[in-house]
Amino acid sequence: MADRLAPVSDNQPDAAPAATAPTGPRPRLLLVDGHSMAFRAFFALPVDKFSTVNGEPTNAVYGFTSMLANLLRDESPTHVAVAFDAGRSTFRTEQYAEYKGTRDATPEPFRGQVALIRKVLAAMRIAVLEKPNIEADDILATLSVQAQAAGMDVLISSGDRDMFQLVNDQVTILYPVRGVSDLWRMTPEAVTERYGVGPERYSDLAALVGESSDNLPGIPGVGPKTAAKWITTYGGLEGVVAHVDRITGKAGEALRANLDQVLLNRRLNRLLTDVELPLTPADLTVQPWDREEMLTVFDALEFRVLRERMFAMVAAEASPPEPVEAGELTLVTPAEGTLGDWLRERAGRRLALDVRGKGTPVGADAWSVAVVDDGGEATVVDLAEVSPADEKALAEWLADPAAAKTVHGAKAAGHALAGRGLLLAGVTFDVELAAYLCEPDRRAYDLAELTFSYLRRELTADAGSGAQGALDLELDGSDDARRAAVRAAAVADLTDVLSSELGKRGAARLLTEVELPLVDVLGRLERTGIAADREHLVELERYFDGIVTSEAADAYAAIGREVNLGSPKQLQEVLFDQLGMPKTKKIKSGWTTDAAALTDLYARTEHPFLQHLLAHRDAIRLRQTVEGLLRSVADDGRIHTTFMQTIAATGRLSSTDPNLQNIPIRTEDGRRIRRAFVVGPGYETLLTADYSQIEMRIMAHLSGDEGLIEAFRSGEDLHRYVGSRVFGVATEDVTSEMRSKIKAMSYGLAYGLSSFGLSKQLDIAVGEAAGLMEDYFGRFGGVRDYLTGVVDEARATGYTATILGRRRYLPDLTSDNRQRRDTAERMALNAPIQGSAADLIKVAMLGVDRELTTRGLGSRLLLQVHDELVLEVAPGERAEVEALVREQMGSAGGDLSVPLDVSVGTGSSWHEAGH
DNA sequence: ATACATACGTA
DNA sequence: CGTACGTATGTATC
Repeated sequence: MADRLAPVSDNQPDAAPAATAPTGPRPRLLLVDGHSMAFRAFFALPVDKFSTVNGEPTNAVYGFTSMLANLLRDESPTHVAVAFDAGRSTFRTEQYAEYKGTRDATPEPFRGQVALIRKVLAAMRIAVLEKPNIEADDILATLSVQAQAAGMDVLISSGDRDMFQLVNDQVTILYPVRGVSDLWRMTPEAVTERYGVGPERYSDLAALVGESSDNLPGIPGVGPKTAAKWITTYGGLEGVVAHVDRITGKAGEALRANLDQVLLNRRLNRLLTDVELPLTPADLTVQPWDREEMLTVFDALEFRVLRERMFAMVAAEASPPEPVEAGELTLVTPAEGTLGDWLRERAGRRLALDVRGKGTPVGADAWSVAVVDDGGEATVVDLAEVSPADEKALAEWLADPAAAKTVHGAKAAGHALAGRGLLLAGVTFDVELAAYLCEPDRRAYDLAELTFSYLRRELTADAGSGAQGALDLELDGSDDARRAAVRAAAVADLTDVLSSELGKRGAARLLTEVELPLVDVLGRLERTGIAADREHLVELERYFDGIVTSEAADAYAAIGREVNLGSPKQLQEVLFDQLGMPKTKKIKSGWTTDAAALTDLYARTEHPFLQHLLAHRDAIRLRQTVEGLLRSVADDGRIHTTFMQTIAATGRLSSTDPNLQNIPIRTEDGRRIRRAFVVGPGYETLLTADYSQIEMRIMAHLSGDEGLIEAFRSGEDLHRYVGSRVFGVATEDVTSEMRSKIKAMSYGLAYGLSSFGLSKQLDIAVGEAAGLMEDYFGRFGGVRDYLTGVVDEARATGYTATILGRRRYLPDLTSDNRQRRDTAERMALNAPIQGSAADLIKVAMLGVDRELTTRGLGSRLLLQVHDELVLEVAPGERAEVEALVREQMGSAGGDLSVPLDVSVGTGSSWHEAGH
């Protein structure tokens, strides 16, 4: 292993450590290829949807401006410029008349839009460059080189692949893949991964393969794979040319026949980097917009929504995060047998970890472990080659709860290590969880994303070197090691930033006392899995399959033909064209065929097709669920879900692969699936424990409404109690109809239900629903005060908070788009309630797990389904486990103003244990 | 191959 | 015009 892990700093002896670089944010230059991006936008957006009332097309302007706004927001450049081509003739067409000759004439609706884009750019005070006879690419290439020399990072947005030759550690191309909203970050690694050669060789590859959009033919029969192989074998195009006679086969012949074209291609695709320009990168600083002009231009373009979005964006740009430069990173390889010493020398310091491997509950494996200390000294252990002595030292350190570690994704890391028989303990920070607590509405928390948004640098950037030359891109062991070390270093830097961020948001304890300890519990629970009765599942599959077949046949018979019953489009044809049924609710593709609509149609038409269609849908869905479960049964006869801890913005867990939080329960056939989840061998029974009306109890507590609190303290049926107060009758006179109305309303309130929604759900007049709500709030005024207060407070502070201080930020509460604002208000109503319930059951899980462990019990947690826990009880432990589960779940809220009722059931299957 | 829309299961 | 999720299928688009 020793020679595989080359020290990073020794590789770049002349690289200036960032620590000595001038302080302050590292400048970032954003360069945009104007024509290229405008053209992409033009084809991405329908022109008929984007025109002014006068019929002037604006789709390219809209798409381009929107893309640019997103780039300014997401990339926070300090400098920016847009380059345009000036005319069609260039020095390239002079050399090769057919250059770009296949391009069709500019589409008519595109003409004129470039002038509009220039107006927008002028209002945004963004520099525009162009030069006769020179393409935009060459201008951007020149600026890119100058900017690098000035120590800037460069981002280039262009749909021209020729630009890939410019990519290096300082230069990233943002290449549009579909439309203009989806941009690939073409870093050196991305280019290499995609084309098999690094960016410095990309133009060689393009010369061999050709570029159809430039009308540059390649070698017939030679694709990127062959070209990459040649380039790697002979060291670039020069080498290929030098050895042209050595290349055998058809491809070799073709190469020799087309050599002139290849060399011409190479001359033409080489970008100029010495174009004389009136401006230098330093002149391109981002300027504040000309607000007046922006309003005028956007007004003329009739971009109302985009205008609001962009101005809102500027308002939100109050404090962009400070870049955190990568410090010097030294990759060391302790002599064999001395890893333990290296780790012991760092005792008492928190070290950052990166584990490469497969971090799943089943089939886990770890390949390498990178460790970096707070001084930037790193070591990477290749687990396939580590010596027994070093592995032992590593295992002891990993398992030592007193050896503090910070990671990204502790649960996956723990799984991966467990796959090698290694135990991970002592994790005192997890940057993924920390980022989730800071920004629970984010959709991605991968290390590259977090590095970019919190450290303002690229994860791929070579750590420990400011500017340097060509990067070693060979995929050998030392490069893998370096990457792992860079990841660990990013974790270390993120830990610093996120710790302070967490502190500012009052979420530090939530991390250390809830989410981090929960990682351990969830990891064990996922590895344990829940036993499945495979035969029962197979039998169910047959059973549901029979129903699917017969219901389909009956459905076809009812309409006299066979259609795809799973195609909403074909169903619409049958229902509304063939059978002429009344139209249902509108959806994007026409009219809905969902179950509610079909049931309604059946009540009106009694057409047997609808009955069979509904029965078919049910059966096909249940069959699908069963088949999914069958596929998920692992070799140990158990199903191992993965609980996602950073998905739900409210703080809930989610379950995937398979989702065990949406196993059917409402219908009899559905419940049969629950019978397939059984107690495993060696255990006595399954036990389920769930909170009753947890969300209403939380609403009672948070609102402090005396009436609602009393309802729970009285021990009476909640909806009956509330119904008696709302309708002014004795509890025993509350009819089941009254009770169900109250139940719907109570739960609806926690979701931001409107009187309109309530009227629809209960099938009553809007006025009646509004009256019902009035009566409700008349008796439970504290609830109304609480709900309005929650929204008001969230609007003022920007966030809601749960009992444990878990925040959800809702900037849309102040949006001037009503739809968005209303949605945000409903989220604000629901988040503290759903989120507090999530807090409570997490605390309960920790308590249950702790008690099981400290009492030395063999019973174990298997599942969490939001307000329910499922456990597997070891022989003889039933009573004790039930008692401790009740105790831990009941006390999870601390001193809430209402009791937390827990109901418990046991049985040999999940169905039997349920209640 | 990939993303979006529809439909529907749970709390 | 009720929140939070995950999955499967069909369909359109590259």
